[in-house]
Amino acid sequence: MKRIFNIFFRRNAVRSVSTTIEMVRILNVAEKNDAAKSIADVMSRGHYRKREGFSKFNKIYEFESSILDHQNCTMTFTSVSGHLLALEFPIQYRKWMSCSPVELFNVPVEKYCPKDYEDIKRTLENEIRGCQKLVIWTDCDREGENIGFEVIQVCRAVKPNIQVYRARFSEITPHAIANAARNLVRPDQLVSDAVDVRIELDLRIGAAFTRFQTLRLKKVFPEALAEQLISYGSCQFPTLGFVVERYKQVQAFVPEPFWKLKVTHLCDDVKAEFVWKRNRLFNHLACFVLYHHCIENPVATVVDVNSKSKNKWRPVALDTVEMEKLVSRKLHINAKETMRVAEKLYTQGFISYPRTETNIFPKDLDLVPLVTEQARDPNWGEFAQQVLQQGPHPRNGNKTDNAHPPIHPLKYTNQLQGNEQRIYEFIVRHFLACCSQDAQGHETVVEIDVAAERMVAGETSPPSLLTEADLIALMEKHGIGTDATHAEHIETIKSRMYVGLRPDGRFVPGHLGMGLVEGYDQMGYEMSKPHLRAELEADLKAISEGRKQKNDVLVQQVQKYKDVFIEACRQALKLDEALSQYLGQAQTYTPHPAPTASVVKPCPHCGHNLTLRTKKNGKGYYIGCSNYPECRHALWLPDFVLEADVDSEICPTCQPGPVHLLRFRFRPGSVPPTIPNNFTGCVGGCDEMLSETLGITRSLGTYNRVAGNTNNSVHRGTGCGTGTPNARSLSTIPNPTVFATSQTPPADRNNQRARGNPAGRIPLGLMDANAQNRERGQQGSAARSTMAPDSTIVCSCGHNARLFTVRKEGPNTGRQFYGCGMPQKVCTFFLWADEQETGRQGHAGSNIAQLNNVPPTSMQAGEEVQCNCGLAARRLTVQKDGPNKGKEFYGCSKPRAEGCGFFQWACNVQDNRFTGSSSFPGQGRGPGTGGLTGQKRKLSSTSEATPAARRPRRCGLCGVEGSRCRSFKADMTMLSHV
DNA sequence: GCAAGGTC
Repeated sequence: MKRIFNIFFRRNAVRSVSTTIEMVRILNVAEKNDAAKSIADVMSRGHYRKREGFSKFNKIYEFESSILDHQNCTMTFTSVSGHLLALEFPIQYRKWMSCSPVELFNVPVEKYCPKDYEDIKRTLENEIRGCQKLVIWTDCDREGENIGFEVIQVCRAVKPNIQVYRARFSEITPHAIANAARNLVRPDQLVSDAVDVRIELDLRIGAAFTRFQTLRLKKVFPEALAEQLISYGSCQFPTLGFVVERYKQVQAFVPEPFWKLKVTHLCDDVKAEFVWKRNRLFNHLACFVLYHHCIENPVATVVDVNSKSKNKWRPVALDTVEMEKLVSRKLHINAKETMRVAEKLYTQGFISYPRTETNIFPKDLDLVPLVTEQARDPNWGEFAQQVLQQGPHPRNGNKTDNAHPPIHPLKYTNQLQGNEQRIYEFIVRHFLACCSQDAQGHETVVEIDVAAERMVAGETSPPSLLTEADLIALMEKHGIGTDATHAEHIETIKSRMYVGLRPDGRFVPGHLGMGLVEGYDQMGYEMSKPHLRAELEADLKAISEGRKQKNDVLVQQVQKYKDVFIEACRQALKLDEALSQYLGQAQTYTPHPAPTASVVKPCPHCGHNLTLRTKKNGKGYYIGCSNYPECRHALWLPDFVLEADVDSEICPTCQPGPVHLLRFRFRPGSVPPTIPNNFTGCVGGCDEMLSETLGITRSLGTYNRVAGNTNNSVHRGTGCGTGTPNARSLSTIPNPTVFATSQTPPADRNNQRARGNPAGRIPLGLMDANAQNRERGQQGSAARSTMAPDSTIVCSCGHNARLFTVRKEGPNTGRQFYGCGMPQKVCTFFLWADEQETGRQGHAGSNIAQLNNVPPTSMQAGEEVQCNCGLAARRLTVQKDGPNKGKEFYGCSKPRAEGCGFFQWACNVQDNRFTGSSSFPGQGRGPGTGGLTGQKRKLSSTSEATPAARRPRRCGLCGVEGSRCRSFKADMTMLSHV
């Protein structure tokens, strides 16, 4: 007993003493083992102790140091390997047939530690137990911040109150590390939030579309795609889009002949070729006249000689993207292989870290020993000596990732083989050139007056198909992927058979890639365009800067893509049709019922479903008909609705049902005090307070927004009972479409214009059919303003209209009309004042035609022809001599420079009035005129496809049907048979 | 079996 007591006492004594001298222990976690080791090495001046953790790749480095307020503390340095946690669906949703893909937009997701990283997690959990503080040393970028929070999450699960700090450093040098240690900050939650949003969206969108595409198309094209994974990703699809777009540009290019004068002069075996100041002429006769003028006066007079030295700049320090591009161009090694080799060279210690966005050498990086290392090489050693003599003067760029230096050689070797040797040599030569001086040259420009030798003909040539270097440059320009992932995305679209590589190293789209892009284009969704990703990136930046809330962006983006997904399912036949032009006959496929996730209630106009959707710009909501574009019924919710979702509960009052309740989150202060900011209510009309707040009146079985509550083009009904709950039934309305509204918000249309055409007008034929419909619908809705019952005229944008008088000389001089009441004329509303008295509906199109002194058409209301602007077309008569002189036709009512170029023979109106077809002669917009327009139309319509186009194509070399020939399939016939 | 982003 005594012995036991003594032992206990001694232990307590030891413990008591140790508490007085025990040093504070701090856990430091870097993003990778290499960084942990380097930082520990710098901070300990090489005196660190190394021990094993649970992960064999992530060691533990310990040393004593002073940091924070501790003069002497034990620093425990370890690392993760990139992201420690991953996001996934719960196990019950991971099997592809476990749920409808649309559910993946809403099912919960969970973070978990993948099996490969459990050892790292155990190390953290074990080490944090003995530490009092945690310092995050992950890379100082967005992903690094998020990885830091993953470390924090794991450590706090063990030690909830652990104090956490963040070290910010731009490079692993004594100065930078000491500075970071002296100026520890708190981790940035906002930056990490932005990454959480990216991760979740990538998962939901990628998984939903990939399952949808793959499951559908393998059934529709069982021979060609049975085993094919048809993935969708926010980076891989834009990458595919670049290839397709360039291919189409090449296909659509029409060469144009030109002529130029070529003058050469041979002197002492040196041939000088002179450049014509006119460069080239597209008019043969004009060029020929000049040519004759020259040969009649064949003596050249030297009028000026200008001689000067000229420099060629040495290359900029090498970053990852530049290395990928240059190696692809110079050595014909693709980016994926380049990075694989570079990583190997890095781990062997031959080169610096190859994944870097930095092209500026740090000032405290001593380049002399690095150049000296290379002086012993028999090929470039002499050049290295010259660099040393002149002193290394690197040419720096202007980018830094605040983490790694430019790629450069660390030590000399002549033992490498194959691509390792070639890429190592490239990095060395680039580094030496970067550190050398600019190339010196001399240029003499001789200007001569006139002399001619011969006239050369040529023709304009199309742009080249994209090389891998071009593709990487485009991805970089548009923010698709990161420097670390460009090569992977390119590899993905190759492995998915979306694109192929020609023997000359240029990319061509494959049939699958082409069909997918065209199919989505024809639905009206630009899934393969880079701006979707760019918009997300802008939102992520806003989150990280505190301008947007994480949850707001997440909800809006998920809803936006979910809406697109639902529409894509509904219009999936367009995908089948687009692909059938390349893959042969589509099999009939009956999918599961189309997703109905966001259904609010039946549409009072057409009986289809009204669904809750996010506006295309991602800001705000509307309730639109699933039968769009046939039915354009829509209700736009005000901007102060920050979130909206469909509840499963059904309103017991509103009919026809079922009418689902909606869950709202309102902007604080924007709704009456009786309505909470988070509120679940019915928009079917039974809740008068909510209806009034949202600007909804129940009229004629449909919804209309009360004027003044919105900037969108939705208006009160006609004088026959707006706002009265028991108004006439729909069947009594003479022209029901007068209430229909476009589903494309004006802001989105403007964006579309700004993106597509600086002039603000989308060229007909280059825009897909759905987009044209939207364009017309939007314009059309603007034209369909009606009078309020109290005789106050409400214009298209919802404001009170203003009375004007026609000043222009003409038949309407002095006549009064209503126009937009806003000073800046935000809408195109127009209504003659004298027509208002008769109760006739205002119609901007027909009245604008009158404003332009165009005689009113003799057609009855509702029978007018609309042009592609959505306005009433002008009825005109051919004046030009010819077989059609005197024949009547319809054209755009706007001045020609501003108009849409619409053309329709009057005698064909009955057949074509609603097709929106346009074939204005001489404008190259009609079918068969060649170029992109003609081709796109041919591709977009199976009804126009010739039998030959529908037949399965055969491999040109082996004769086997395309879908059965592996080479044919791989190369999609646009490649050579290999 | 899906994404994209880290990393080994």
